[in-house]
Amino acid sequence: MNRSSTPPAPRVVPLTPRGQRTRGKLLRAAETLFGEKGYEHASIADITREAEVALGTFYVYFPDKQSIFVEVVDDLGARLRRLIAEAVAGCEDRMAVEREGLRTFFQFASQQRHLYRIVRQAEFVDEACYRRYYDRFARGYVSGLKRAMDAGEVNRLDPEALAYCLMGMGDFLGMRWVLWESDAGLEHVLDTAMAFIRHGLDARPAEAPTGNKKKGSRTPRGSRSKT
Amino acid sequence: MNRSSTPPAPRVVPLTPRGQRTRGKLLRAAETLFGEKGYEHASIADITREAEVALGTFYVYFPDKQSIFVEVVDDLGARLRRLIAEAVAGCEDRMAVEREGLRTFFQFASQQRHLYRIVRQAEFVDEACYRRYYDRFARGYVSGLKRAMDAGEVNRLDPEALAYCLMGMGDFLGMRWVLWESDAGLEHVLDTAMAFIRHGLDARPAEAPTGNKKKGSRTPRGSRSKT
Amino acid sequence: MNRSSTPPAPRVVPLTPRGQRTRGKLLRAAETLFGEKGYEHASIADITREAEVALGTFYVYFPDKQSIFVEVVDDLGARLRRLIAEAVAGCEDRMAVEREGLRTFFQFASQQRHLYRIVRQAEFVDEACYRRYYDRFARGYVSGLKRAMDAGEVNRLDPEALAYCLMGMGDFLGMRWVLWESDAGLEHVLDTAMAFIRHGLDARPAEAPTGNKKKGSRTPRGSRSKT
Amino acid sequence: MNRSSTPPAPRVVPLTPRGQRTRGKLLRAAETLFGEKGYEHASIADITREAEVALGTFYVYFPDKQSIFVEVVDDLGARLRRLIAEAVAGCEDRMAVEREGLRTFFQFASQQRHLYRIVRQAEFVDEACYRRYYDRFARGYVSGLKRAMDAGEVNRLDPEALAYCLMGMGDFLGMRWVLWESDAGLEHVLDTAMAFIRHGLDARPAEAPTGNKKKGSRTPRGSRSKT
DNA sequence: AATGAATGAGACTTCATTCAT
DNA sequence: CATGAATGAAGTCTCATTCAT
Repeated sequence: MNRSSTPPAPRVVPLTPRGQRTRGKLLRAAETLFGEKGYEHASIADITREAEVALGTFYVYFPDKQSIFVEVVDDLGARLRRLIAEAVAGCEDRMAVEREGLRTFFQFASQQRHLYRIVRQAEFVDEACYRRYYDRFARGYVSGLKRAMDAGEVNRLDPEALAYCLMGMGDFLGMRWVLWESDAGLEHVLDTAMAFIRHGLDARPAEAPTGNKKKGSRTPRGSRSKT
Repeated sequence: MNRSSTPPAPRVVPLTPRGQRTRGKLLRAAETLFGEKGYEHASIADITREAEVALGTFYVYFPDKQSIFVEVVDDLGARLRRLIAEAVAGCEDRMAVEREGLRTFFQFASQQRHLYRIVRQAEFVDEACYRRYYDRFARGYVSGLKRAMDAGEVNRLDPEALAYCLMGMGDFLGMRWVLWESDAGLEHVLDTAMAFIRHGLDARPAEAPTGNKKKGSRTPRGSRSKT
Repeated sequence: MNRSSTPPAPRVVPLTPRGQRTRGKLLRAAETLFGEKGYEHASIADITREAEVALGTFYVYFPDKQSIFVEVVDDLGARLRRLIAEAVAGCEDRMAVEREGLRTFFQFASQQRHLYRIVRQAEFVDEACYRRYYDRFARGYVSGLKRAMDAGEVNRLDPEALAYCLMGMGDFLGMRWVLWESDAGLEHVLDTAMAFIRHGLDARPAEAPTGNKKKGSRTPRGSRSKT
Repeated sequence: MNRSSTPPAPRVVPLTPRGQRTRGKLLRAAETLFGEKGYEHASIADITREAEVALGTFYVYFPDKQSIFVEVVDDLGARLRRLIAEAVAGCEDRMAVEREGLRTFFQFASQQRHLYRIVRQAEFVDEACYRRYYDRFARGYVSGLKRAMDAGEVNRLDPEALAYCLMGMGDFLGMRWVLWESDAGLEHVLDTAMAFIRHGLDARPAEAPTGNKKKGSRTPRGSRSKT
């Protein structure tokens, strides 16, 4: 189980337009079914039935079940990243980027409610594909954060760690308020998240419990170097 | 065909000490195997082999595979929560609680490397159990955060949203630096996380790009009310 | 499957009254469960659960599942035969015996709705027991019919063949109007059956279609139109 | 766990001639094995072995064991009804129909010695199928009897009740003299049955116990003595 | 390019029976 | 007498994959 390898996949690129169409139908059907029933419980027969092609046709386009799954996950990630990139294109500062990114992610998850089920399954089907999914998002965060740090716009901290912090937040908030609670109170949660991203818990240093709550006393900006 | 009356109803609590021991062996074996191979690929036969009992013995104690899985997940969550509770018992302020909590979680995940695989599978095996797992952690966060807010120790924001932010961060950092990278650079990541939790990205308001980086200008403490 | 032997069964006769009670509970539970779920689907565990004794206790009183089943069937037959014998004891002629016998059988089948299920299963569990069940009834019919024939009360025909005719009729009528239709219209069916038993279809000989009804003496055609 | 959509839906009607052949082989094998070992003891593996196909092939054509059983029973009933219909086609009167029908049934039961085992099992496998089996025969009886009654050929009684009387007789006689005793004395039994059908027990009314047992009154006793 | 019949390993689950206590 | 834990063979059903057409 769980072959962690993923060699670039000798994708059978069909030549005829008819083949292209069939292949596309299979991919769409697979996405639907992996989302509905999970990888293990979605059978090839389910997929071909949904795609309205014969069982054997599957193996004309994909060498095995794992391959189509990996392609579905990769596609899903690519689509989401493209959407986010477009959404944040016009943002003026990092906070706006964060907010738009989050909002776009929530929207996507809300429309493609199977997103979570599919991505999470990847961990058990093809670990490389799973890591790749998050790595690619992280890369986007890292470059964006670095730019913002260089611009003195945000605190200078390890950008990759921050990337995983931000992804984790988004992931869990989406799980809780999009997937589980179907968007109720989502805007308020977004505000909370933005406040948190902007200032964290804004806690006073524990080592100075003298009560002097004056803002001035707060950790001086410069101290954050370290990274 | 005619199935009207009582379901088999396996012994949930064994009556004899011998039974208790066997049941425990099965639970431990199941945890190991669900962690190693995942729910779908760990067979009952695998579990009984690992537990060194006969195949049929499984069904003396559990009605089916799902049941033992749910019990494993609930146990795992309970153990982790107890560990964390003990670890943060002596902490003086919220930041210390966060740091100790995170550290304890990373430690646990590092020792029980199957933690992630098991909990993530829960989503596909028994969704209620999966939600329960996070809900219980969230509840702990919420009560702790409320207390800290009341003490004026941290920013007042929606505590449940914060709970999911903090859990998501911990979860993703652990996945990246404990699970994937085996603890390398973990301390540094912990520091970053703590800095983020304390001050977020510490971003200047976008609407005041005047460049005056003096601390004083930062969002005044009181403003955070909102929630 | 279906061992057709049935050596007199070395019935374990328990000595203590307590044992008697336990054995009786098991027999009653077995009858209930064989009736409800059928022989194959009623497990020993079901039976002991119903009897409120431990699983192992079963094997104190019965060597195996088949044995208790055979005893249940034999008991059931004996009870029914005793009831019928009592019911027809006061009957003055054979027709009255037939009517009372049928009525008693229908009553019993209506109260012990599992009767059919149990007896029919016997064919597949222990054929000897199955045949014995009908043979014993047949013996009663045969001796009664012979007596009636000797008394010139009924037509002289092969009594064993008649016995199976009469049993078959009773069995099928009971199946149709007691088991399937729960006693609705049962009295009317009983009347029809009695008319059939008394005169059959009352058909004219085919070989004399000349219309000359000289036997005319016989029960006039129109007279019994009840239906 | 997540089982929401389409059930597998096996090919009920195979699309290719090859499939037709395989399906037929399975049906024939199933009939043989259900007859030999009974429903519960005939395994799918037994059936596919007999049919000389792989185990999995079974599930290409039937969703489960019960389905093929029901089809076997329905087929068996249809074949028998067709045979009887053909056999009685040329009969001139109702008595001839009864005799030919019985004879044909005995012949069929003698050749297909598994008939009883299969039909009786149906009660436990699929009750609807069991009832259907007898209902369809009953329907034939009913329409035939009605016609004969209208023609003044036989006594007018409730035809459905008569149908079950006649079926029960045939069934039990066949069980006793075809199944258990393998046709010995069958002709004689047929004669007895016909005499019974024609005149029943030919009993004098009980309400006329005047003691005058002289034949003189009703149908002359001696006339039909054959036994 | 497309089809669908065929395969068989392997999964989960049941249950009559044994046995130590 | 009574208990209940333990056993393992056997059964039903699933499904990824192959292959002849």
